Amino acid sequence: MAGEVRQLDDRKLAVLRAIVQDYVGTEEPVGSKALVERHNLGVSPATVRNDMAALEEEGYIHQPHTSAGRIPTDKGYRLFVDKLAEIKPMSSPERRAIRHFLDGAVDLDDVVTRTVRLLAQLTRQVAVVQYPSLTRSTVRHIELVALAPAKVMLVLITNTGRVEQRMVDCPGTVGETVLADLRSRINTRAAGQRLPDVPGLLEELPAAFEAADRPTVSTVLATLFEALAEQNEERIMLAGTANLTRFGHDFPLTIQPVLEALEEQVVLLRLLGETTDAAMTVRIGRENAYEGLNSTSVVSVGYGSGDESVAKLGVIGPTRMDYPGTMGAVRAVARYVGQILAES
Amino acid sequence: MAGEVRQLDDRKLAVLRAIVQDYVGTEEPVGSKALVERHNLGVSPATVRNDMAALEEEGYIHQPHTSAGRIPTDKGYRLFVDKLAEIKPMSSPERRAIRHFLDGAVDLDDVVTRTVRLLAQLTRQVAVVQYPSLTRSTVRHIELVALAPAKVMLVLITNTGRVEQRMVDCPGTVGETVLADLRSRINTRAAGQRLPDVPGLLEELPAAFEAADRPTVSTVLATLFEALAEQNEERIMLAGTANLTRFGHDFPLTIQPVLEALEEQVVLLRLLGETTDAAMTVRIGRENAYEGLNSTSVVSVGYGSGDESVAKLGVIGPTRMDYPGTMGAVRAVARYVGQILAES
DNA sequence: TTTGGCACTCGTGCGTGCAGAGTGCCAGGG
DNA sequence: CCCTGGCACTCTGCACGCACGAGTGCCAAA
Repeated sequence: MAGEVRQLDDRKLAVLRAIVQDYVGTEEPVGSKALVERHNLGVSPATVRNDMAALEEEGYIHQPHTSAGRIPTDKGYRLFVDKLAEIKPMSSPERRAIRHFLDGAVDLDDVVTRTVRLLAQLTRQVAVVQYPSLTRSTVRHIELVALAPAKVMLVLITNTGRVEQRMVDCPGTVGETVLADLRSRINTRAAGQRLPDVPGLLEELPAAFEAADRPTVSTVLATLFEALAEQNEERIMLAGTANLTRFGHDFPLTIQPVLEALEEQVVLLRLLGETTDAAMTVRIGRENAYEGLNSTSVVSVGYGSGDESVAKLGVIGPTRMDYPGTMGAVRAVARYVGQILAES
Repeated sequence: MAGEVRQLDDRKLAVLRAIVQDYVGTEEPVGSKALVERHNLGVSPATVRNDMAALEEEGYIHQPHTSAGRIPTDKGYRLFVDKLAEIKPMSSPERRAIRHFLDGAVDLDDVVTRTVRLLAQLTRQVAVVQYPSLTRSTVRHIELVALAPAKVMLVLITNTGRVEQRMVDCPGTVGETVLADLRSRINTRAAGQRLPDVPGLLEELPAAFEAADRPTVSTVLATLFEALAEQNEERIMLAGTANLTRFGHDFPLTIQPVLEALEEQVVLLRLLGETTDAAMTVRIGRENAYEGLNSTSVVSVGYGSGDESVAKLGVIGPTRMDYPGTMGAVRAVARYVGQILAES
């Protein structure tokens, strides 16, 4: 009857869970006998073997050679993460440590640096933190400064504390009054607005000026729009690469492509980009688009000041990682960073 | 007679040079026979053996085990670099490639990023580039912006294109006229001056204001001085860590401490700090203060816009590196970066 | 001072053999 | 129908021994 089938399935899942846990701990293929000894499943090794055969049939585990223990496959880890594991909450000393470590930060750079280090240390893996991205943040202030008769400096400050600066070469001399007028008009319209919305709001601004000044106004605005749009500037901070050395003993092969991937900001950005905004995302092994990261997993999540995510952070480690613990650390750090950003 | 002694010494040096060159090429201990075959020293292996024994006696080379070939010691490399090697100039296609690669840069960040990548690629090692440091650069402009009645934003722009930004909480409401006055006074005095000199020039500024405004002025100045002094902000950019995997097969042991060192900006800064300004510096093996870098060498040199060095850059690689080539690449890149900075 | 010869030392690679771990399958019991 | 104990089989890892080659140091002769 149905109850029996479920009973069976439940045990298989328990076996899979046990395999994942043991393998993550020991880094060695795990056999039936060791399994029943370490976890008290109430059955004999032989029974476990049958279950293992079934699990292997379904592609959740795999044995490196005949008559070695089993290793979880990407699919096995996936099932584990989706159904069998719960995010492990941080202990309260850990939470206190996180808070303490992040509280000393003085500016945005410092927040990001501290965060990425903390995350690397907590998870003992490679940590990645994206700077709060321009597109989701809002304008706090835009400043125009005349540096020379036809040279204006434009400074854009966002609510996340980020500062972008551009030089503008104007077509002609710029009067201080025009500049002041432009500055105040820009700020009344743009302040508090999301960056991508700003160009639309300023579109008709040149019309408010005398014909002689319009080229200048347009030039300044063009530069501003460029700065607003510049996705390039999505910076990323990295830490904990030394933790890669703990991975395996089959080293250079594993570590080299990973290091190469980590040097490519583009790859990292795309990696984090795949994170669905609010929820934690786990990409396991070959689920990662980038080839060099085929034997690693990426755990990432959005963070932000307030309830909205302005950027992402995460951890990159071997597929055989402690998923519950890593996810717990990532979630906790993301939350605290969000709080810090909201406070400042 | 003296001539004979010199003759002998010359040959020993030639042997040392040959050993270094071969070992750098093959990464394997080099024996007497292979040596006479590959370089045409006009003598027999036995003679070379005698010379090798003498070189070993003096501590320039060393054998891993009895009856293996010899490998150079740190002292041997040192002699090689000081007396036996000449910096290898870049070929003209290489020079063109460097120029082409760097010419596309749009701002300071971009220059540094491109430089570090280029250097890593040219030398196939780990490259390090320090941002032009604040202390040596001059003030281009200082801007003050009122964000709220008692909140002022201070922006410091240097001649190297760097932007520092600080929030200032003032003791009381700040009038726009006072702010404008302060702004213009600061700029007339500070513009074009070297950062460390600025505090001295602004010292007596509060006296020029009415008593009521002096606290505000002092607060703003204090923050400005802090920003000027903040050596912390000496940033460093890194690239080419993946090249570490080429080092040896004795891996994790070598690579781990190096990766750890590379994550510590402080260590890197001190490393570059040891560079004597103009001349190229080579630190070999244990000459490096930091323990984790005991089996690496650091080649570094200052670079700058104009004839003065504003920051440093360099390469970190195994002691068994191609010194002439590496030094050539480092020198060439430093020169071109200097030119780029001077142009912009 | 250089050279050729010779004995010696060691590290490396390879084949063998053995122990251990783990599996798959099968027949019996609940 | 599912679980269990037993059994034969396979494969890895490791230790051992051996021969080989590379390289040395020393010595006597040119």
